[in-house]
Amino acid sequence: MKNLNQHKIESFKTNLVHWYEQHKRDLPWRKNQDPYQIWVSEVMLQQTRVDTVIPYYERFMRLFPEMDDLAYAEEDAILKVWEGLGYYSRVRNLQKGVREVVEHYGGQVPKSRKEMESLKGVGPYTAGAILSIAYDLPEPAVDGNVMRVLSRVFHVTDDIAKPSTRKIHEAILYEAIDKNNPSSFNQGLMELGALVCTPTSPGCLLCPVREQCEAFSLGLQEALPIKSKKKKAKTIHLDAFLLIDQDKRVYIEKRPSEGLLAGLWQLPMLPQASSDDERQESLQQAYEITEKVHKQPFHVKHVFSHIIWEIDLYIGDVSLLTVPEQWKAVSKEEIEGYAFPVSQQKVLSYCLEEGLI
DNA sequence: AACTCGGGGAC
DNA sequence: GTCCCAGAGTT
Repeated sequence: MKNLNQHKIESFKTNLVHWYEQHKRDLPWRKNQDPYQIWVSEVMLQQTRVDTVIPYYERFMRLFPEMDDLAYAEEDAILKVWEGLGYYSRVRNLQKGVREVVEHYGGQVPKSRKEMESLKGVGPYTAGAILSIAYDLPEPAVDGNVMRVLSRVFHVTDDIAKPSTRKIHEAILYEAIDKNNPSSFNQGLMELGALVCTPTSPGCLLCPVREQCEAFSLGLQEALPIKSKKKKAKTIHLDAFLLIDQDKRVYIEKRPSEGLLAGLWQLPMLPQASSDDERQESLQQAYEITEKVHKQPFHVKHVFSHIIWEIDLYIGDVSLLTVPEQWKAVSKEEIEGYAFPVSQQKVLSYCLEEGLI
């Protein structure tokens, strides 16, 4: 454990909390201390920027204003609200966690770290965030912002990409957290990381804790935190099929309940074929489709964190004897009722603009 | 500890 | 192009 200067810690927490109270942004989840509202915001904010979250948060709270409204909502409904936000298991886990609170905690979000972390989708960060922001409990909430700020202020040189490094920062915070105002202290750390102590070009001249910052005194603010690189994404080539039935309806397919984009809808897709014959063979093999499909002058490249999809588009009129499991024929107007990942929104937008549907 | 799981904005 | 974002679950 790093030996921390107690005088420096006192100045640090005082300066940080004062700065936060003066500079905090007016965000929709900062209107009260309702633990459910804090919970929803914290899950949405996982790996997601504030500006992206705001419209999703407001729509979500209109549809599910209380835990009882979310606990037993249809999966298609919660995925539709989350459509385009990414990491879709977050909303499924949020619902499971909320249902757990409704059924086993009498609707009261628990006040211990152990109980919080037992809830689906609530890990060390989110547990600390809810406990400190909703209940003013002195629990650390270590996210990427916090590790960047602490790495600089306390000259921590451990690789923040390593899972074990989070515990080092938590240990610092158990000493440094302002027990008189855990909420403002934790949110102040994150707000500082978002607005001043940024990854590149940190605004040290505007920083309220510049005097306490070891990195600044050493001129290392741009060199910290230490973070190892992650490996690059692999490319997967896919053929997507706009299949139209006798009633001018389009077949869409529900993805499996686990894995990438679980439970979302898409046009039927197969691994890219190397020839027209091979493609027709695959269509017959997978779906018993014998009609010819025709290539469209459209291609989309969609980048995930760890995968890149390159999608070609084919169109065909079909009359199916048996409709595959997980398929549904929908009219042009019905499409918007289903949750599609962004990659499919790109494909469908083209189909609609070109009048193919 | 390493991998999976989305999408977008800043540079 | 690269990085990273109010991370968690699985293996």
